[in-house]
Amino acid sequence: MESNGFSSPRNDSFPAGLRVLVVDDDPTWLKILEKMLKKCSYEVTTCGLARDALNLLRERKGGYDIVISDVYMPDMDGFKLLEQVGLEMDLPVIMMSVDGETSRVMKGVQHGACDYLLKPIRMKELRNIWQHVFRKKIHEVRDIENLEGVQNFQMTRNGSDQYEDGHVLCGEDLTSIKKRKDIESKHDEKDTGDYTSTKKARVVWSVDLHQKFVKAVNQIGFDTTSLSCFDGAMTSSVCLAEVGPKKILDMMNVPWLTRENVASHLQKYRLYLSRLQKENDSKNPAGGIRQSDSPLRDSAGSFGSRNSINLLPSDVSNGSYRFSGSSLVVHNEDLRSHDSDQKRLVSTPLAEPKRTLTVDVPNPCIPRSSQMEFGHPLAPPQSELDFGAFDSTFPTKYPWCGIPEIQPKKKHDPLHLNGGFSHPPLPGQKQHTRVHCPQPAPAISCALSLTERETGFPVKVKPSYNEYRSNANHVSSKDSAVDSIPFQTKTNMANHQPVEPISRSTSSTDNQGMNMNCITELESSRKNINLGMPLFTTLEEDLQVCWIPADCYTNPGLQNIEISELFDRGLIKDETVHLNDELRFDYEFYDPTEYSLIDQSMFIA
DNA sequence: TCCGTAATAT
DNA sequence: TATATTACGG
Repeated sequence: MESNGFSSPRNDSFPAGLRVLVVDDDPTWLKILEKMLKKCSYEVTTCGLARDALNLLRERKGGYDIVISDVYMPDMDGFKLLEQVGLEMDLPVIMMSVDGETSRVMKGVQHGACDYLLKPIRMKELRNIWQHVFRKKIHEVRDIENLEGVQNFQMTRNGSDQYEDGHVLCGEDLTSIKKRKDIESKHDEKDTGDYTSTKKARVVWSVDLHQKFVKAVNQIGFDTTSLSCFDGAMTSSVCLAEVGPKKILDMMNVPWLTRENVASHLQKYRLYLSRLQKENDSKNPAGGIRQSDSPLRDSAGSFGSRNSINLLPSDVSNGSYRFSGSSLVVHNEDLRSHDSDQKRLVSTPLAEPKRTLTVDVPNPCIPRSSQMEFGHPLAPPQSELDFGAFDSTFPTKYPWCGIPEIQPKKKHDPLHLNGGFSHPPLPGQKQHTRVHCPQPAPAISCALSLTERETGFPVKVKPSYNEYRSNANHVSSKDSAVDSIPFQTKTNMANHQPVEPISRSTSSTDNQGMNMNCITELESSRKNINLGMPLFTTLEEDLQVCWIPADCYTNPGLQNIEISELFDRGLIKDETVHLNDELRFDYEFYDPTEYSLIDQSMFIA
């Protein structure tokens, strides 16, 4: 059974041949154990000193399947050995002792012992130790599928699995692992209904990926047509007509992406475009199209900058808008929880276009003043969000709520909420910019739409900044602290259920439901509110594939937590800003004059 | 047979 | 809902 990872030639008779390292300072026990273990057909190595054992293990990495160690040894505490083994080779370790005191046993378990045997040890206990090995292997495989335990796996399995392109396991590596798992766990697939291994990883179209996509589309469009794309929808459709999934795929040069993936996204994209165009036609029959002057270079990677978000009824019912951040998240569908709410995988939240906006309209469900919220899907702990800068007062300096060129080079003012928020990064300095604390900005129109000149995607005008301001201010300015909270954490109002604490946050349940109503209110009041996120064009390094462990699906995380609440509770602190180095943006990327926006509505549709 | 897309499934 | 998969016509 190669798939179990045993290198013994007698794999087929597993667990015979299990390679056991026994560590005990008492030679008598060593002898006894050796005999007993051999009777079990295990391959036994004995060692009287913990240090020797450790050396042996180090020298012969992969040479043992399991370690049985006494707790009390003169040269080294058994727990210490246990710890070392856990750190260095991740082998299952069984502790043994005459001392059955609960605290001792507990200590062993806490240190990672997979079992704690009381001396005298009986045959049947030894006979079953292979289970620990087997279990561990299974977990390792699962970890791999979660893209979590990849490294452990490599350590224990001769390191043949490689990452590709800096990404974690994709393409063939994944499938080969899956195959392996198929082979070794086919039986329990039937038992548990867990047929996950055959499912394909799902591509989440992150901003970056989408930008690549758009870039490819544009490129192809330019290549195949000499038309300028500056004139809106018409041209864009021309461009699109020229491109197909295959071409886009080639152009994107994302190795693990399939034509189907692209085709699927293209479908969505086209739908989006046509929707945009429709809206454009109906609302601006005279051709009230406004173009951004943002430089071409930035728009290459992003497309529309339609800033206004229309909360559609369906959106409202959902209450949460998912958005993929700049990292691509591929998740294994199989690993999803059965809970439908948790199916939404989440990606990494660099910026999240999908957000809910709650404004303080006369609505009993709103305890406080206006609150801006970004709906956020669950996000894996390792990819804590970046906050989309956001300000309920809609300062014009934010690219997504205004025409970028209006505020050239203007930096954001720091937010000093709770004294813990980010400070304005210095230009050129790498800093996280997840929080913005804009000052009230001059009222300007947020009527921006698409900025993709070269893409020629439909441009849409949605002036709403003033509208929003006039509406929101009168109801919400009373609580400036909340009012000006500019960013979000993972909030997801979709699920009206208690939130499990995750990482740095705690749950909150007391404001359940209010957001939806607010949104509904908002919608019903027909306020077009422009929200936006600064998006950055081609940050290739941000495009990552990461696997969301199954746990993440089942952990609602920060969803349902309102930002204001987090503030109130002091839950958001400085550290929030440093959660994920990999995902941070350099401040300079926010320069509205240099980077265009991405169309959030693409992700809402 | 391949490609792109509509329809459908998950 | 978003994406994957399938079906189907060119």
